[in-house]
Amino acid sequence: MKQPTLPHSPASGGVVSPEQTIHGRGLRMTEQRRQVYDVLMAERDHPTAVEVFMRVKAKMPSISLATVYNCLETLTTCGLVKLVSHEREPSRYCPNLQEHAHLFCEGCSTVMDIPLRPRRRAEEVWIFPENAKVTHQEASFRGLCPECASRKPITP
Amino acid sequence: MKQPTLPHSPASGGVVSPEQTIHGRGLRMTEQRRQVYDVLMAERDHPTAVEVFMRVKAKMPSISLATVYNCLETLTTCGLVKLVSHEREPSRYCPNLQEHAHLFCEGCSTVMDIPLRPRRRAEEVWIFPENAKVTHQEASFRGLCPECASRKPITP
DNA sequence: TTTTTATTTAGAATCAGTCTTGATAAGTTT
DNA sequence: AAACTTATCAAGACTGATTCTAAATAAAAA
Repeated sequence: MKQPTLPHSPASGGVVSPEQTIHGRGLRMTEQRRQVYDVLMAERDHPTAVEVFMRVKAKMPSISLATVYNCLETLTTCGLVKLVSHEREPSRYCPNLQEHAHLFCEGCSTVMDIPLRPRRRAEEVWIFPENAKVTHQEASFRGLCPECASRKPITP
Repeated sequence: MKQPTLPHSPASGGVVSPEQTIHGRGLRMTEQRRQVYDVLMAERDHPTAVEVFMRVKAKMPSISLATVYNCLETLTTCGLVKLVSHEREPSRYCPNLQEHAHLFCEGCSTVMDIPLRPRRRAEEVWIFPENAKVTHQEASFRGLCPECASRKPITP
């Protein structure tokens, strides 16, 4: 019944601020990291590093792309955001810390979260060899989001 | 109960040769494509394009890396091999056409196939939005393969 | 055989991401 | 607060996987 305690989950005994999480690693919540974090929390979508860069640059014109990459890396290793990769496309970043999968829509190129059913585990679907130790998992689906699926019927 | 008919599955009514599959698309089974295909079927592991290149080059020294990329692309779109991607690592290619996931071992960097439990469906575990149309799914796990997991206990 | 179409090759180009280096800035210690 | 230590940033160079381009070759079709 053990569940990894998420930085912001109620189960962790109250709200843990991103500052606390970052400080816990001996790092600082700098202005740049704060902006990158805020931008992700504000939209709750799945932007690429360049998209994050553009959004942050609007508020902080001096920031560099390299810094955005650094901030995203820091936030990811602190567990404050999730890295989402799909085939050869640029990585995306996701503020949803719940366990979930992603649907990559071939129609509009958006990424949507696919939540896990309550008390189901992704591992139920596969047969793992005895002793294998799984530390991370990622499930992704390609197809059409509801809007594109209903729009799609290619009217000839 | 509909299952996509795999090129080599018994369900497709007998063995379908890779030649037939390729011809079906108006393409040719060239010497290069044959070598790339054979190399994948021979080892049944998960080589990168460069690894395939090296293996093929041993038998056909004139082949170029670009051609290997082209052949792998052709074989992949014909459904004769599967493309496997994991985070930012180079793509790998997999000759196993059964539906399955992959475990990327952090100990020895190998990739192992994780078979699906019989008659398990993704929908049992995740909540898909109404109308979303899923055409592909891919799951990947990171962790330790059985050998590395039992060897690992870091003896200090 | 001529024409068309597919394929290969080598190398240039692309693109996401990483690394390097020299400034800045924040904390710490004295 | 001055001196020191460490973290962070920015700009640009660099890397590495992959894709593109253009010319050469080969196979199929006419």
